[in-house]
Amino acid sequence: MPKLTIRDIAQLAGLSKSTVSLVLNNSPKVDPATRDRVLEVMRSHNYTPSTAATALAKGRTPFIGMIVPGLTWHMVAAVNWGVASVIEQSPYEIILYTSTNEKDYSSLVERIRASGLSAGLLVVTHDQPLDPLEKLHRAGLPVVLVNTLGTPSTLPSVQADNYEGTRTALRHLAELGHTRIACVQGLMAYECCQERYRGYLDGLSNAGIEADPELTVDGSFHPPTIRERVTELLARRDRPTAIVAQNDNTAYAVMQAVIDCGLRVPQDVSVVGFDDIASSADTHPPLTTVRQPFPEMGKAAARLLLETIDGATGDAGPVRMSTSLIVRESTARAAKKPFRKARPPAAGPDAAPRTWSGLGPNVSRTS
Amino acid sequence: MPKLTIRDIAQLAGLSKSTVSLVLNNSPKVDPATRDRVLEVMRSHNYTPSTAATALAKGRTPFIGMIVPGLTWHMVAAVNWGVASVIEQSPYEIILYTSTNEKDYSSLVERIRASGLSAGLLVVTHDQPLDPLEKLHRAGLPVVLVNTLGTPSTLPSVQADNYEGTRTALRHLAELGHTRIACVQGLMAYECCQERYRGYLDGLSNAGIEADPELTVDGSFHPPTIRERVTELLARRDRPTAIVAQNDNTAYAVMQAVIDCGLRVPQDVSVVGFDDIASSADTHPPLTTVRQPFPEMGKAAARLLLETIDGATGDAGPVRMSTSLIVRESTARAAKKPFRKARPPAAGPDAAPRTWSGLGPNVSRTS
DNA sequence: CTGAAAGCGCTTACAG
DNA sequence: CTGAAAGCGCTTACAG
Repeated sequence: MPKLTIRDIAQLAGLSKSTVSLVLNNSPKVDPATRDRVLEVMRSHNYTPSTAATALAKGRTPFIGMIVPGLTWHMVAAVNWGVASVIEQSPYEIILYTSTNEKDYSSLVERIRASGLSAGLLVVTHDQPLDPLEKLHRAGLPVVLVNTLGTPSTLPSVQADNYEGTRTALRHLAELGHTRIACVQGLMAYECCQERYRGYLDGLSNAGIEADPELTVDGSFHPPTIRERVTELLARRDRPTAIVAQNDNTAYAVMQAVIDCGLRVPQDVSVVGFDDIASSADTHPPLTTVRQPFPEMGKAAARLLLETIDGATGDAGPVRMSTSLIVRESTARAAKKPFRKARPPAAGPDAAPRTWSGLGPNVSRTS
Repeated sequence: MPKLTIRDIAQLAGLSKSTVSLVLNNSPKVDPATRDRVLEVMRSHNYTPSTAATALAKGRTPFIGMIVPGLTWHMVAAVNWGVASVIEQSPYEIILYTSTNEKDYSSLVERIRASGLSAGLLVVTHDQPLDPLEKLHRAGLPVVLVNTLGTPSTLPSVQADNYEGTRTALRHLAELGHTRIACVQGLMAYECCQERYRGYLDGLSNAGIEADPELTVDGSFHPPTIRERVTELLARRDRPTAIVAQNDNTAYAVMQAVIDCGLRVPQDVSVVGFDDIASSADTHPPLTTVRQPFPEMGKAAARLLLETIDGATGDAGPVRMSTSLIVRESTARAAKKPFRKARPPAAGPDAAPRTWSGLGPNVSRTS
């Protein structure tokens, strides 16, 4: 059976195409009785108007483009979940663009522009340059960023409140009696890391703790480096009793290093992460961390984009989403002195029972 | 500046729309010189034909739909990477549908059908019922499954060779001298788990090892259960020297349990996973596992779909993709007796230095 | 090899 | 409140 057209419906209802179209666009000019009749005919014949024809006639498309990085991130999935839940309530569908590498990035953006397929663009940022997007936006295509790295940009964007998040984590540690609190920095080229670091510094000072420069180390989000730095920190006589990491994966490496030094989390050293990716609930011990509200960030970005497409203006700077501190078991009251002695991490695979974590979702259904 | 139309190009080139259209569809009937001129005009004016108009006139759409589960899976990202790399070479774009819960599933499929937007459908399966898709397929819409759970279906699908993958893992263990090899089953309702189990059994028998029913335990992909079962296994006098798990996340729980019993991986017990998700390269010790070629599965599925859309027929049953055994450090030669004694896992957070893993990608760039 | 004409399925003034 | 007509930007026989 060939797909029904508006002409078929008109015929079946004994009306003109015009009227059917008015019903389709629920114009108030149509007689209610007529409208109901048309609606009934459509329903009973399972009619759906052709998207292509509608798009052509109306001169606008029912798609929003979404660019996601071609990587394996909890974040992308979580953001997408939020985006999808908003867009599925709208008349739009999502066209998925995966940016597999930075080189192709501007040609991807160009392709999107040229196709004219998208009424707006949602971009989950990565490391890529933002100027192609800014040009596009200036040319009139609404663009909204889910800006997890906090890359400075004039584009409307949604991002977590990195500063406040970290400050809250510091308050938590201070309340637990910690005064020697170290920070393992991520990549300070990223704005989000700078913000988190400012949150660390101000969190210390709010608690009346003087920052000790020796307790700030650069981990560059690189586990081996982090393990080294943390081992050095723990070898100090005035070693820290708490360590904040700039993301969860980093916090895992910190915990690893603590254990490798023969110390315990959280009895000897408390550890705090940032992100709250799925696995952090299942580590041993479960990680205390600052949750980025990824699904909500996706929702907010999608809503913002839809509003912009519908003609809203206000470029009121980035939308800051509140984080929340998820207190689990990697933080505890600061240990009393004297300290349990740290021992240098064992070398070689045979040196000691290797440590291990039960990381992973509680039920992992695949495969 | 308003978007250029085919009429503008025709005018600029001093030709009719018809000819320009023929160039667009690279008809051989056009004079080469003419064609080049038209192409040049298009290029210099940055012309791209309207997708909507083309779709309407041609009566077919340039989209393929992709349904992904709304979950946080390494798998989805990896499959998508493969799909994207194939589709971006084709004239199609991907419309992303996220199935957030099973209840809405058939209405989602119905929405896709009704919209008529997709020329074909790629489905990353989850737990959902497959009949709505089968109906759709019978109604003429090409559908291809990336069937990670191995759910039986008449639909064309791509899936890993679960049987052979596990058999290979068993050969690896046998070669290392293991004869007491346990299997922690996942959810046996899934075909993929049954296949893997058959691979385990046949792998044993190929190595001349008689299967000991006591060494098969049900873990249901549930870490707490798994830790319990493994602890019981290790308490046996004739405990296994190797354990195969039916996926990586499960293997993590197995390793956790081994360590908690005071034993070492791999010196006392070798552990093998299945999947090779990203984190498995960074566990301590790195996990030996059977890799599912997710990106390749995505590519194969995308290619299969494109071929089907282009009129290929052959429903030759599921495409089986070869797995590969990734040997890392969680497997080693079987220990000589006498065994190191297992001790029951310590209870309570203070009982012993808690174990930990450095899980996570080596560089974790977010955030 | 190129052009004029009709058509894809819808929308939108414009009449009535 | 409803209908006839023109148009959205392309394609596709059909002439020539």
